[in-house]
This record gives sequence, C-alpha cells and structure tokens, in this order.
Amino acid sequence: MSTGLSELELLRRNSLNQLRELGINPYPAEAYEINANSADILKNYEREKTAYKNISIAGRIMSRRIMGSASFVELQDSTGRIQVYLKRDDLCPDEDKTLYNTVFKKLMDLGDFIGVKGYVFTTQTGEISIHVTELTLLSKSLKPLPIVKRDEDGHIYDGFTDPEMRYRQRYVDLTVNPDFKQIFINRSKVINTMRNYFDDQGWMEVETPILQPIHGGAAARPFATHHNTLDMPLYLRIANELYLKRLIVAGFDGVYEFGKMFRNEGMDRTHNPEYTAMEIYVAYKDYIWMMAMVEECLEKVAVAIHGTPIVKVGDHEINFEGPYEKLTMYESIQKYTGIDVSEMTEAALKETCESLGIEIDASMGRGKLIDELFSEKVEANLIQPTYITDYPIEMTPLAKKHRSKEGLVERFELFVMGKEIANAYSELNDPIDQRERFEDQLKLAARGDDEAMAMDDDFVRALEYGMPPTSGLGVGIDRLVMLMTNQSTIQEVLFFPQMRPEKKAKVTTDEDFINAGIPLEWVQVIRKMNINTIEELKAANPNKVFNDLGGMRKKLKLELAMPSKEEVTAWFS
RNA sequence: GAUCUUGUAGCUCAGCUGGUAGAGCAUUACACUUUUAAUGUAGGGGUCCUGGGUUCGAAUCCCAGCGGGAUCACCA
Repeated sequence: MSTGLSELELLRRNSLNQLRELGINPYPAEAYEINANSADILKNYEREKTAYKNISIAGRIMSRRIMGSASFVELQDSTGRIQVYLKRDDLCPDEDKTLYNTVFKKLMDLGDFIGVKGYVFTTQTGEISIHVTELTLLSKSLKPLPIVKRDEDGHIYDGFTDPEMRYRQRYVDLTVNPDFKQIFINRSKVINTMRNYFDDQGWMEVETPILQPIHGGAAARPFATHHNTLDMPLYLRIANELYLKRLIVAGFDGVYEFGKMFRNEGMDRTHNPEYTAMEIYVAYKDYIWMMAMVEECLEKVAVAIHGTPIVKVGDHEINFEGPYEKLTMYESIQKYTGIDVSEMTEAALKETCESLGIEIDASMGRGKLIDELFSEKVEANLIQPTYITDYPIEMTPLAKKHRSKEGLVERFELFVMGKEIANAYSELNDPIDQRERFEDQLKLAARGDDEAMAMDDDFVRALEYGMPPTSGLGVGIDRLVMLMTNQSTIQEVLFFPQMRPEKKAKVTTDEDFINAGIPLEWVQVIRKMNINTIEELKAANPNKVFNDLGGMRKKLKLELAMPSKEEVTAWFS
C-alpha cells in the first residue's frame, strides 16, 4: 500500500504490527533498569564470577546465529559488544513458546534494542556470554543497518566506509563502526583536560556573543544575517578575541572560551565553515610566559589521551613535552631558504618572492609578502612542535610592538605537522597604537586586501579606559584533536561536518493520488506501472494508461472492477 | 572555484570490445540445543544517479546536470 519503502522495510513494518497484535509494545515507555555493561562483564567476570549471577543489560542486536531452539545474539551497548545466549526452554519454561519461536526468531531484527536479564557464563568455545532468562523488546528498528562483519582476527568485511553516508548518517556510522566513537571520546578528553587545567589556575570560562555587529578579531569572510526587531545586519563571529579582551578590561585576570567560530570560506579536509576555537587571555603575562603555559597544557592533553607526551601522527612521532623549538619568523625563513629578509624593503621582497615562484599581487604589503614566503617555504618543514615568533607588525594589528626589535610584534604561532594549531600575542593595550593599527588596516583594505580588519571603536574605547598587560592565546581545537587522534581530515573529528543538502527524492503520497481522483486500490497499480508522481501521470497518454491498467489487472490477477475510460480520463484533468 | 575520479540490490562490490543484470552478506522459508564471518537446502529483491544524444539495441560509448571522493587555490 505505501511506497518508497524497500522490501526489507516493509517486512519490518509488518513485524511491528504483528508485535502489537501479540500485545507487545514495540516502543515501551517504561525505563529498563540495567546493572551491567558489556565492557565491565568482559573485563571482570573471570575474576569475580559470583558478581554476575543476576544481571540486566540492554543494547542493540548486531548479529544473530539461530540454531533451532538455541540462539546466539551479539548485543551492542555503549561500551562494546557481548554475546547473549538464548535457549528456547529457558526463555519459555511453559508450554507457550511464542516469545522464542515467534517474537525472537521471526519478529526481531538486527538493530532492534532489547533488554535481557540472566547470568554470565563461558561457552564451550570460551566466550563470555549471557544466558538469558528474560527478554524484553525495547525499541523496534524499522530501517536495516548496514551489516559489517568481523572475523576472529578483527578483519572487517563489507565495511560501511562511504564517507558521504558516514558523515550524513553519523548515527549509523557510529553504530556499525563503533571504533570511531573513540575519536569523539578523545575529543571530549582534549577539551576537558584543557578546561580542568585552566580552572586549576583560577581562570574563568566565559561566553561572548556569537552574533556580532562588527566581525572583528580576525581576518576572514563572515556569515551575514539580519535582526528583524533591530532591523540591522549581524554577523556570526569569526573570532571572539575583542570581547574576551573587553573582559580583561573589566577586571578578570583570566578568561577563556571554547566556542564555535564561523567563516564563510572554502571547505576541505582541514576547514569546516563552523569550527571550534579556544581562546584564553591572562592579565599581567606576556607571550614568553604563554609559551611555557602552552607546553604544559598540551603535554597534559597528550598524556590524558595516550598516557605519554609522545603521539603517533601519520609517519611521525610527535613529542608534546616542552620546551619546544623556537625560531623567529626571520630565522625560520633563513633556515629553510637561506634568505635573510629582515632588512628587505617591500620591493626587494616582491622580487624575492617572484624569483622563488610564489604568487603575489599588488595589494600585498611587506607583512603579507613575508607571510606568503613563510607559508610557501617554511611551514611544511615544521613537524615537531615549533614556535615561530616575532612577526612583522603589518600582519598583526592586535599584538603589542616588540620590546626590543623595531618593526616586529610579540607574537608566536605554534606549528605541528606543518599546520598552525595555536596563535598568541602579548596583547596590544596601547589605545592610541591600536587605533593607528586599525587605520593601517583600513588603508590595506583600500588597496584591495579583503582580509584587512575593520575598525572597532568600542573596543578602542575599552582600551582607553585601560587594559592591563595581557597575553592571549587561540587554539584550533579541531586541528588539535586531529593531531591527538591521528586523523587527517577535519570531518573525522566533527560529529556532523557540513555537507551539501541531500537531494530529496520527490515522493508523492497515496493521498496526493487520491486527491487527484484515483481510487486507492488503483494507486498501487499506477505505481507498479512506474508512475510515481502526479506530474508523471499527467505527462502520460490517457489511452495508454487505460490500456495498461487493464494489462496490469490481468498480470497481477487483481479482482478489481475496471474503471471506465471516462473515469480514467478524468484523472488527467 | 579548477582538475582528476566516482555513482549498479538494504550493505560491500563484479559486470571485458555495446546484446536485455550478477556475487557475498543481509532478507524470506525449512532444518539444526554452545555457535561465533555459524552451517545446509530452496526462494524473493534492481528507475544500473538524472536528462539528452549515437545505435536495430546503452549499466556499458558521447554530452549536460546532480551527488560523493581526491588534489589544488583561499582560509584556522
């Protein structure tokens, strides 16, 4: 009757109805008490056999081996899988064997949630299993899960590997590929370890606006939106830096925020339109202090996940134990290209870049040129954690001028595996200097640099009231998680990476056909004729449809009265 | 955005130089009381992504579109 469903789905809906007819609610409301989980049983049963005489456990049926009046089921809960043994006469001690013969064998499917009570034992083949005395259906699964099989050595057969399906239907991915859950468990550990570390130092977690009237604090294209009541444009934040610094002005000594940032730019294996950043600002500190803090923090993160500061990433073993190598930007360029750019004019830099085959354009100032040279020739070499320090002032409008080196700012970026994962400054707190830097950015914008920062008058006003010397740090959490979990794409560390919208197959319901004047009993015939939408029907030839209906009636041996030709013609009007 | 590549059963995939669609698993029926990628026997299941074109004939060749993946560009 209904359509768009596969044979397997129809079978399961049929089972659902049969369950109801047997008086079994396939979606019971009551809580199901559990007192064990699979990982705990597998780990501790051998040592403490008496503790597992009376257990209650719940999860999904992931595989079934039925052998007449005994069966084995693999039950998957949040901690793993455990084998469950069902014996007909233990499950149904009375004459009525319906629960085993019908409910379990015929009406339950892979993917159903069940609860079982029983005792733990070891099978002849040595597998710790649960001998079931009571079986409860907790939730019926109507859509078949992909079947992933594993042999004894852990080899995977028929793996569910299509990235599109895995990302679009993460719930299926993590159900049939539970190994991937560990990535997200570790992601949570990365964040919690950092949070605990910051809290231990007495710094405070805060929240700042995501909807911002001025998209400040970084250089990127924003997502724009509109507030109806205020009738004004708003932007999803590209950074939260300027708000956190306002809080330092307000008198907090340390504030930090884990939050989503939104950038309306390209998507690839290291970029998602929304991503998570951690920014922290600590008063009375400078960027040198911050380097030591980062080392301590990242070592804690690595140890929390791997038990050691050494993390395998790709073909490398990354050591997160400090201190990390430190190179100034100029030193790093000299080290990897042999060129000393420290004294070069803008014109000389342009020539140098061109001679190295680096693409440049007229809008690029001195700072931008050095940045290009650095990204092109140096970055990829920075495998072990390395601080690049002391950036040209032009590229860094929010950092304090270097205490001793003219034309530079007190900034470092931390590179690991050739990728930037953290960025920190001695924060600029001179309001007059800050205003001038913003004005320089406006000039760059006028030259055509579309990444130049916008003026934020309120932020400058805050600085005018006075901000203590402060060091600030931003960490790309997704990239840090990628490193800590040895993943090469950002999609693997995001539960729901951004995807193009799914193309919806147009489905015309039976009601639509009935509303078009077609009797219900003929709708399925029409569908059998491969006419699935009203549009397709109207596009067909009424005479041909009339003839075909007769043909189908015969072919399907339907005991239906043929509609008259006039009635069929009316469907088309 | 550019280039390459890909789209076949619920899932993983075959399908040669064009001839009317195939396997394993899943599923259905039967058998089976300690199996474990359970097994044995017998079945059912397809808009070959969509739309055009070439052809007597297209899953297959050509063009366009849509979706995916990889690489590159911008960015964190």
